[in-house]
Amino acid sequence: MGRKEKVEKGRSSGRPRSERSKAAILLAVRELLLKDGYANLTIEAVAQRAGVSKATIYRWWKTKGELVLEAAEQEIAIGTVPDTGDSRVDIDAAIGQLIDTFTRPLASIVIFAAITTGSSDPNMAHLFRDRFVYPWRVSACEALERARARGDVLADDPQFLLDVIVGTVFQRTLVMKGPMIDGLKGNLLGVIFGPKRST
Amino acid sequence: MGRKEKVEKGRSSGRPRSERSKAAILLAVRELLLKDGYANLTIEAVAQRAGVSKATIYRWWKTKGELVLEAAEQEIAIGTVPDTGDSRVDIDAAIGQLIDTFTRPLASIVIFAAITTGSSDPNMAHLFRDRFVYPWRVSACEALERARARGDVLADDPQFLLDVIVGTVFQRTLVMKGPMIDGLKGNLLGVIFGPKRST
Amino acid sequence: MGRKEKVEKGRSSGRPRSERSKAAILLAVRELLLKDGYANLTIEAVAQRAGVSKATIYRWWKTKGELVLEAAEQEIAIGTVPDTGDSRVDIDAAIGQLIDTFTRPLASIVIFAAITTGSSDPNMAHLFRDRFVYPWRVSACEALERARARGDVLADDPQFLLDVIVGTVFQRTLVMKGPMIDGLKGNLLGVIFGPKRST
Amino acid sequence: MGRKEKVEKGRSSGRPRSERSKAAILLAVRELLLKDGYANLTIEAVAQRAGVSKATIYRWWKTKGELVLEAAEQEIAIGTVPDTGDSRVDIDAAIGQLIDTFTRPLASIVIFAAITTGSSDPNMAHLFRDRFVYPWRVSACEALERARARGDVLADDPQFLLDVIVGTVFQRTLVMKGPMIDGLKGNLLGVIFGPKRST
DNA sequence: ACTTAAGCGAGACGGTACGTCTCGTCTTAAC
DNA sequence: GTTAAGACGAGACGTACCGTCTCGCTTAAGT
Repeated sequence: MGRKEKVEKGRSSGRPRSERSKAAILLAVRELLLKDGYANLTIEAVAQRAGVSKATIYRWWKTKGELVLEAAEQEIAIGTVPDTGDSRVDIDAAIGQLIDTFTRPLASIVIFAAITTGSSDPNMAHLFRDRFVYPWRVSACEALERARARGDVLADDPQFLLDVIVGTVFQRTLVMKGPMIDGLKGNLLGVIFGPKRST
Repeated sequence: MGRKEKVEKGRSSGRPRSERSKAAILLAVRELLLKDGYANLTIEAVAQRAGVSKATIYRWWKTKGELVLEAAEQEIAIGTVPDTGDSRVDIDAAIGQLIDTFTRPLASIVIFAAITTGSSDPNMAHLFRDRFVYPWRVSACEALERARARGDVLADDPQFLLDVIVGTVFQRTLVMKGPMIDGLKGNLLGVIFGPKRST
Repeated sequence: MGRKEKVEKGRSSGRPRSERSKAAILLAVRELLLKDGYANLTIEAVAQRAGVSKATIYRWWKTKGELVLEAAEQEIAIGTVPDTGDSRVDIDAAIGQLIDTFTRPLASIVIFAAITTGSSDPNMAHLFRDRFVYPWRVSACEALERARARGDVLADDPQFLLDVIVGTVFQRTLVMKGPMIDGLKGNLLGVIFGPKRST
Repeated sequence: MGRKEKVEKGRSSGRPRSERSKAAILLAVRELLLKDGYANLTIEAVAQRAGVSKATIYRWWKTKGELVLEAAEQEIAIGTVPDTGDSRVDIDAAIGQLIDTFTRPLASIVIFAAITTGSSDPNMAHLFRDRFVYPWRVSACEALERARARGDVLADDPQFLLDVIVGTVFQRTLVMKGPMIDGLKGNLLGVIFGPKRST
């Protein structure tokens, strides 16, 4: 009696992937990242905390990098730079997005890891670049290009300006970890557009 | 006359440290760093390649970080920023030193490691900061302060400008690894001093 | 109805222990014991010869002593003393078991180790006593008690006679290693029962 | 003519061996043996406790065994069996010497080690046999031979009886460590000479 | 008194094995 | 046919002693 209706998905028969496990794994990753940082995160610990076997993790994620990126996906999301017609407003928004993202606790850990494991884990670096960096970078580059076309910026090379922005924010927020991020956006705008003039 | 001049060092007698071993170890570290990178460097491999026992390494260096920093000491050395009286010349030199150091193969590996293991190996980070970063940073800061006093720079905060310089160079040379470092110094100078004026 | 009968063991599912590894380890132990003796037996060598990781050995055996005792279990097995009704036959059998076991190549090595590591590895000594010594000793003691009750033996204390038997056999076979074991049993019987009388 | 005969040894002049060091080393060995046992005795610890360098130890003693035997020399000394004309008195003395020596704290440790390291440190075993075992054994053997000649003993083979005595005492005092050594001598005499008869 | 040569402490050295750890894969039975 | 459990081979970790080797100082016998 009461035969269960059975599989509704197109996937072949078999037991379907457990959404419970997936959620538990990604949650465990987030918790452990915040607790111990990326370098001290072990698959073993994730499995244990999620009540899951290591094999299950390895089946769905090839590397620690992939796993971490997926776990922090929403925290890292940065969006794209708007096109308001006002260069300063656009770039202001871009820098704001950057600072905002870089200072979220979880995101900062993951972004730092993604940037700095470039040599040892190229896979993670690529994934990070393709999914998070390039989209924003492209739109930021366009914004800078528009600004250049209007003659608003002091330097001609948008890629260079992008590196100035990203590099400076990275340095301030993730390397030096100074708390003085207050003036950062203003200072950066000043360096890019020249000193603010009253309109 | 017969005055015996005694040992001045605090260390007692004992067999003196083998310079051969020390040199072999540091050389092995350098070779392995260039071959496999910092993350894949193991003490075991260093010992084997240097023809040395692990205990000898652990006797003289407490952590992998210390060992690596000493092995790359000369490659990392960056000196201090000159004081020529011309702000642009001073900062030009500072940026040159930075780019020069960051693009040496061995130095780039070690510096990258020193910066990025900050969270997992605080010891190495501190050592790196104290021995290599701060001295240069202090003199660079003075140079920027002198420039500010002369009204040469567009921003008032030397610490901010320092982060712009270091962050941008770091981003370009170690993160993006683009080969387009040609205009980097000029662009940075432009961003700091404003567009170059013909005199 | 339809009661599912669950697993009765406390251990949960998981991958079962590899019998291949277990057999290879115990074999390697036996070979190395015969080749190098107990003192020169290293876990490292066992692992290598068995094609097994050290962790696998440590997972199942806490000490070298446990491992060796299990590897030689069958060689050491000595059984119990029979009860034929004839004291002399019983004790003859007991001494025969002892000599037989003490002169097997592998058993002699392991027994010697078990006895002599008593101070440095109490664990092994206890294990050895509980699993091999006491059962035999109890039955031998009963045999001697029966003999005493019949007035067949010259001394009243079975424990003392047991030590005479074991001590003498140990001394002859393992300490002096003399080949003159021929008369040993007869001599011991003579000492215990008095000179043989022709019936 | 006036040549001073002096040095009889082949060794040339030089600084003579330090008696202070020698005494300190042997004392340290004794203390550490009592504290940690033979197996846990390390040359390193002896050197440290004696305030002596390891090289000094290795210069005068080739193996741990030699060192330990010399350190315990006086404790181990057992003398020889007397010849009183009364077999029972002689053997009684012999057994008494044995039990007495085997139950001294330091001697028991060293003798146990000497007997049981036979396989792994043949050097120590030989030394022990030559210096301590054989002399006593020879005189005990003679005593048993005299007893046999007088028809006092139940077994003909003195070597066998020796193994009975030594084996039983070893078993009782060092292996079983039972405190019931009281009747040991009497029991042994009973087994060798037959039940005591009132004369 | 001076020379000389071995003894000495200190302790660094190349080795070997220890017992622990984490990795990523593999193997079952359960569902 | 995915899951949890967990055993597995691999191999680095940092530690402990081994027995040998430099050092530079000390110490007495022989000049």
